[in-house]
Amino acid sequence: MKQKPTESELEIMQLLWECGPLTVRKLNDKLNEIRKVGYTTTLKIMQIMTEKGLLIRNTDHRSHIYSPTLRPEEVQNTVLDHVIKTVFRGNRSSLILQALGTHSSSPEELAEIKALIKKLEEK
Amino acid sequence: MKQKPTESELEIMQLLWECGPLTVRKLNDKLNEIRKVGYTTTLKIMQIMTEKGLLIRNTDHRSHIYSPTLRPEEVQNTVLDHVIKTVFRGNRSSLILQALGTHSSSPEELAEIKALIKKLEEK
DNA sequence: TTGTAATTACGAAGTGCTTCGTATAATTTT
DNA sequence: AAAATTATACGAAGCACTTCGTAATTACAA
Repeated sequence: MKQKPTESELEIMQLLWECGPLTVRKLNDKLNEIRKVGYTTTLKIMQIMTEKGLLIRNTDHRSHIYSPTLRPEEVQNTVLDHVIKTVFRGNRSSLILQALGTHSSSPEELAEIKALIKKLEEK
Repeated sequence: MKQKPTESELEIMQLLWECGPLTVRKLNDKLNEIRKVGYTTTLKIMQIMTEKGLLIRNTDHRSHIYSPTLRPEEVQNTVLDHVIKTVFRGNRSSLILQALGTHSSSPEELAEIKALIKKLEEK
């Protein structure tokens, strides 16, 4: 995964990750629960995503069934790396501190993070 | 700060944050240490940024002097919020864990983060 | 003052993404 | 089998951002 996906592409990936493989019709229905989009618009973007290798599709039947080729964490990492590089001048811990500090975190979140740090320190 | 800045806009803000207020000429010189850009390209973008309210300029003299209207943390937060919402489905701690876990962090970074967590827990 | 250099202003082309209309093909219904 | 429905494919327009050429303006120097 080199290139970070566009907003629309991300939106589609999210739905596929959540719902599993879908036809354009089904995906567009889901999408329209969130915002108004035309069917052929969704179709077009999914076709382009397929060209780019972001999706694969099963064309055995008339209605093609699309699946994402990437896992959420892969895309999340690509985006994170990009943000760290462009917005935080390459300083990853600066991003983490910002994310931690700005909003108030719940005790559960903090505990979770502490646990991970402990794990990392043990290596 | 509602709208997240474009890549070019961010690049210019970064330089202004780093160097302080600059003329288009000076900023474009700095920019060209990184990548090739034409003078009028930089000018145009800075003019648009001024229209958008991302920069202000002092026009007392012929060469206008541009300053950012936002502080780095403000823009960083805007971008972070956007990423959390679109890429991490609103789950902030998921972003933090991802940023922490994927790359190996130095002991100094971990210490820094632990210190912040302690601070947050005390409240 | 006239000419040269530097600056801003403006317009328009280029690019990538999004959006949609329409054509074509496959399937289902009557 | 004909008509209606549903799907894909394709082309083009619209939009935002980027890029640059050129004109107009200002400052400075000969």
